Amino acid sequence: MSRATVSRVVNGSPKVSPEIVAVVTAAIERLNYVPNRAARSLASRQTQAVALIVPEDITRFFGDPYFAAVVQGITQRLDESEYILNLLVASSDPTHKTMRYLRSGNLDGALVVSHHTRDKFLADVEAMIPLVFGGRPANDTGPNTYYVDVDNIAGAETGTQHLLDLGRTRLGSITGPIDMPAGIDRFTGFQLTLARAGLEADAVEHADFTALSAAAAMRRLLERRPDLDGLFVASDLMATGALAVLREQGYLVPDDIAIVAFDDSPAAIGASVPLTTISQPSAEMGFAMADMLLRLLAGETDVPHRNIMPTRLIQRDSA
Amino acid sequence: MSRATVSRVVNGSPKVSPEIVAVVTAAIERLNYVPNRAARSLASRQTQAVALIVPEDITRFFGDPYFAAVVQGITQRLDESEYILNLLVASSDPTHKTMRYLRSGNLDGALVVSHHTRDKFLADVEAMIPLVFGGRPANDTGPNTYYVDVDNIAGAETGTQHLLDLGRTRLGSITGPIDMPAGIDRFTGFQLTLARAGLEADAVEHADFTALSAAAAMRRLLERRPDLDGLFVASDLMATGALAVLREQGYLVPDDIAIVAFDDSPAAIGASVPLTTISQPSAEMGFAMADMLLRLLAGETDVPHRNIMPTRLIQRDSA
DNA sequence: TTGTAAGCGTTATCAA
DNA sequence: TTGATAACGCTTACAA
Repeated sequence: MSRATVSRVVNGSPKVSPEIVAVVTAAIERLNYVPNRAARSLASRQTQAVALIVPEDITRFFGDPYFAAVVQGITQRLDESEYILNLLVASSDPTHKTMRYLRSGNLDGALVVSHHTRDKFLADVEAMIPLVFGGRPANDTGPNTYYVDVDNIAGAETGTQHLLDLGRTRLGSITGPIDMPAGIDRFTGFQLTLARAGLEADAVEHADFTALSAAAAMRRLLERRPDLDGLFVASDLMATGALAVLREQGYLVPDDIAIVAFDDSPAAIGASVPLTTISQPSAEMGFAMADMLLRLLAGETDVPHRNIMPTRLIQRDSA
Repeated sequence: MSRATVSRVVNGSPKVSPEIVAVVTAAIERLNYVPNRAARSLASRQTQAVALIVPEDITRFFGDPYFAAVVQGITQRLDESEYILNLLVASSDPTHKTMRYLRSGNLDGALVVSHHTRDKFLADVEAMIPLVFGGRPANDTGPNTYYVDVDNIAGAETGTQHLLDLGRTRLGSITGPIDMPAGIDRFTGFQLTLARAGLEADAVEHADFTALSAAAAMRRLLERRPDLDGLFVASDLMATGALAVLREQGYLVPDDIAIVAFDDSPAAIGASVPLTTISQPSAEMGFAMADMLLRLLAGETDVPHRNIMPTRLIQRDSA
């Protein structure tokens, strides 16, 4: 039997007689044969590997339960495929090594989460291999741009409106970083809603999606506006930071200050005051990202460029 | 110029004349040449890739800041090398795909974190490629077993003793899972210390290193022993879960119940009551793991099989 | 120090 | 449907 035939069996070619398939399969089983990936990649020009690019400090990445859910969704989809996942923790100034790896033809495609406007190296990557973003990319222009996201503006509007509906009138916000679309959009939703209500959106402090930065922001906010009665925070994790400061300063939540957060991650339930929050389907988003990439890799031509998933208000105790 | 010479330059062979090196380097730069990894692996029988095997639910893995620190240390060391990291999230029953990947010669070595006694597939992996464990492996027998750990027993003894020194006499413990060495050892340290003091170690509940499981354990404990005055919890994350229940039930920490935790992760500082905890150098441990593996891959023969790092008591507010 | 040439383990093309 | 045989892009003896 020629090795060409064996190769056909291994790759499930339809044009092999059933008997031969049986014999080869048995032999493979018996010999415990596993094809060498390097040889395979070399010959087929495919690697069966995709990367998860995280242009972020790893502590921050791991620290936010939102990412845990996204990665969970990604691995879940990938588990159904033959692709494996490479973790590339690349700061905004990716190491020489990372870029080399990206261009050494070692990846069929890549997923990007938590990217900032400053991450311009991603444009180069996009030119090399299919890329799918988690969250609208900072520069949503290219014809090769694919992403999964939620309507952050609408979500923030819903959250802010909920505060208004509760009768709160002195609203503030702790935003995400203004160099990330998710940070900007949620802030925009807050502003839009306040503008519609004829209110001033000036009780605002920026943070960077960490609990620590949010705590600092909360302190600054309280100093300027000790009479706040409502707060929209751009993520659950940040809300936990804000909550800690509020308790420390004797504010009661939701009595004194009502809080609406964003994500509906485990942090929302685990918070000292269970958080009313805008839910986004994080795991499903990860799943959808991987699915989109896989379709691209399969050569499908009708893959939609964006997949905007729904958000909804989850009411708990904080507002 | 022959391609052999180019290969030598690329691989930094010492036996190439400086002028040629210069010329080739310049050409590489100009042409933006990056060697093809697959071809390289095929010829050299090396992949320059190592895996991080996580035999754990991904949510749990991401949820614990301890792992964030370990991974941070790992990537930090790997960044100095030419190796890249593959993330293999393999439950205790690894998928066929995962095992295939492991045996397809695609990895030069692997790092393992958070493993349980039930993860017997790791023995097979260890027979194939160098393996370094984060935490003493469940079956520390093989001549190929390498790991980085802290002395969990001693750490737990220090923590428990601190509670005793505070004058607390009705001590309880929320342990880690008893199918993980870290869970077992910290529990042992607690028992040993109590035995030395002539105290009964029966106010104990097992949990699984998550905040949620610890909250449940705390409830069970309080039901049985409402008069507890000291608590040793096997991780910071679990302590936050316990803290929530204690507050909910009106206990004051540390007044009513003093708590000593373990890890000294960001969760310790961020807790509603900053935690007195046993610090372990998590990031350094990750760094040491990667370093150990790299030395093994470099063919060093005198690599010590175990690297036990120090713990120390960090006093904050909870005890 | 440099070049020649033989692999490395597959897939893919082309005949048969 | 099957089998030769040529790539795939690099490393590495071995020669020169």
